[in-house]
Amino acid sequence: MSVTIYDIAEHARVSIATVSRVFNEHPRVSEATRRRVFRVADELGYEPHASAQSLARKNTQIVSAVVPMMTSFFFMEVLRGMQDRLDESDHDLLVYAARTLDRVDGQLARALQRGRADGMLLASTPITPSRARRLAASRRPLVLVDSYHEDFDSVTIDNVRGGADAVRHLLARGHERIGLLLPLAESVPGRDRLDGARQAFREADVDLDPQLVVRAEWDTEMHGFTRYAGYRAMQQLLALPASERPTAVFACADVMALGALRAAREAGLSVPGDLEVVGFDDIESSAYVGLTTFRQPMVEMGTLATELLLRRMREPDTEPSHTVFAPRLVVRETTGAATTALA
Amino acid sequence: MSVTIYDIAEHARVSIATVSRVFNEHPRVSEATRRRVFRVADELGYEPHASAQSLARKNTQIVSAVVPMMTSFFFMEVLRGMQDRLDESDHDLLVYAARTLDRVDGQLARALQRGRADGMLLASTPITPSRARRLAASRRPLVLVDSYHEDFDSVTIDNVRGGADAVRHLLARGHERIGLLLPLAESVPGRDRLDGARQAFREADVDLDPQLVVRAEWDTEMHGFTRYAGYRAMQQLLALPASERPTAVFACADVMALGALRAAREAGLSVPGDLEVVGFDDIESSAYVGLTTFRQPMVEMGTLATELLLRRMREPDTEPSHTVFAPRLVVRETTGAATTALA
DNA sequence: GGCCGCATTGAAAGCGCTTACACAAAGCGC
DNA sequence: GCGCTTTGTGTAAGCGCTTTCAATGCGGCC
Repeated sequence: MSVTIYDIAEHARVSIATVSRVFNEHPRVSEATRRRVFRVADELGYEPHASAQSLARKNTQIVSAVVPMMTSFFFMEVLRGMQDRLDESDHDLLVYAARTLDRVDGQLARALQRGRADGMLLASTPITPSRARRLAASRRPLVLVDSYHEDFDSVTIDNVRGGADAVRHLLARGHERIGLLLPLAESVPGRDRLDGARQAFREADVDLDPQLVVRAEWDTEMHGFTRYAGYRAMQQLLALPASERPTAVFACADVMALGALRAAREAGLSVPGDLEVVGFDDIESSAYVGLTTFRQPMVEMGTLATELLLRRMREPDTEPSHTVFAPRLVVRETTGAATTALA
Repeated sequence: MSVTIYDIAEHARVSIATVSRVFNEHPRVSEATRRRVFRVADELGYEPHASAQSLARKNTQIVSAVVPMMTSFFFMEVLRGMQDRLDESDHDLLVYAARTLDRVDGQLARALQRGRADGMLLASTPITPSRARRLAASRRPLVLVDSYHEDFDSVTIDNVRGGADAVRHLLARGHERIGLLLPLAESVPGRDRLDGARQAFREADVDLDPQLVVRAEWDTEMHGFTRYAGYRAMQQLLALPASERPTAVFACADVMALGALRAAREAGLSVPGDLEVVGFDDIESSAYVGLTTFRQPMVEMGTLATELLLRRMREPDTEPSHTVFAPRLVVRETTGAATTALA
């Protein structure tokens, strides 16, 4: 019922091969028939059939993205970057969003189905040995975003450095009792940021009071990356005797920092007067509430990852590349900056 | 190089037809061969080729979603709802995100390509006559989310009622000088909310001072649905002589309300002391800043729209259905509620 | 023993497109 | 005018799967 190249061929009195050539911009088609075919195609309202093209060409012009939606803002921005790049090169984007981390494997399996997508972007997913094996076995072009494995292209952010810089920033502002709000130990970025923080403490020869390190054991299916987790973790710190409380806090994610701010506010503390706070990510709300944080160039990460993927699709046998972005400190009110303008 | 049913057929000493039957759970296959085929398929690591299946079956098991990313939170939530429903029924989701409204038509065209998706979800996109024609001509199952057209299934929210309720809420709190922060006139939800607001004023026999109605002429490519637009619009209201200023404001979207709050804060006004504010949407930040607003059941809208789409894909010739959700008022601090708990 | 009906399987024709190969016609230099 | 390349087009063989139709073999029945 819908128009095929056969219909066009018939009306334009050429073979289907010629029709196909016209649409594929094959050089050896006479101007006259080109015109005729286009005109007929137009009249008939022809549109190529994507699946048929895929089957014949052995590629789909589709890229899939597997993304745990833990921090929706991060996800959105990365996605936006991907779309931007994909739009330019006529690829479509198949999204496999996993609500929680344990659903990632299911989505991964679907994304890996043969003949669905030509390449895959995998975001914020720890690459366990078993996943690595599965991914490698699929022999499908793949780029990791916000996670790392030596065998695959990756685009990440320097979390160790971010963690260290966060603590350095607070130390420089005169704090010694610095609280750390951490996600679950499973979180690789969380671990790295903690490592960085530890390193900064050592450098400065400041002791890190274990009491001040709180792991968010709430909302575990999100690895603790939620407001509520940050809120509860902060409450735990605020429950300490006044003299032992932190004077500043580094939260491993902005969502947690927002929860922490809330807890502080409810406890009657003024920020930055009584407590200074640093987050990580620079999500949308952060500028709004004046949270000092580390900016992750999310859109760029998405764009670059896509760029790398497209390249790898062209040249599958190059060595994996690893790009590491530096998180950029954005100082705002929660660590004493004057009110910043709303861009 | 990759495994096909031919390989399995050969190893299992059956015909490809039988292999296909086994995978499609055809009833008339002997238990013995079923087992054998599965075993061989397992050993060889067979996975069906999606494009080939699509071509032969004349369907793709793919649904596409065209979404302007204007309010990323809204988008995310709707998407989440869609994914949830799609996961259950083994469909994949192709996302065409448009950065700005004028890019929607391009994405629409791509989404409509024959053989790409079996159905389409179209969010937050005004259905102009020309779009309606194009969509109808494509004869593709389609459900609108957050926009309306009589010819297509739709899932929307009652914006007129929301606008009215917002104003009623403020009137009930004793305000008479109520400011209205509107997006561009092109925005259909914006128009509807304004209509509702007008209606509420009439009912209460209160005159609406035209000075207090501000259309956000900033960030026009987002129809004014941004913080900055709300911020500037609010500044405009605050520039009025003190006696003529509003004592309360209804912003047509939470993002605008947030900008407005910011402007108020910078002007030294306390909220809700000097100014009360009502938004619309209930985005993530709203609970955090204590913004009174109207909740849109975004996830449910996504889920329901998908449900309707799947139904329409099964039964294409039923009458279009139109579901209208009621926006639910959530009273928070910006209109005087006590501090609410962080859920 | 012959016939029927059923369960199981295979052969083959698509689905709509791309592309290798073949071939005719046209252009070129000599 | 000859062989040569170049240009334009058609034929047909896939791509990997589904599905119709027909064939086979089997037990059961009279």
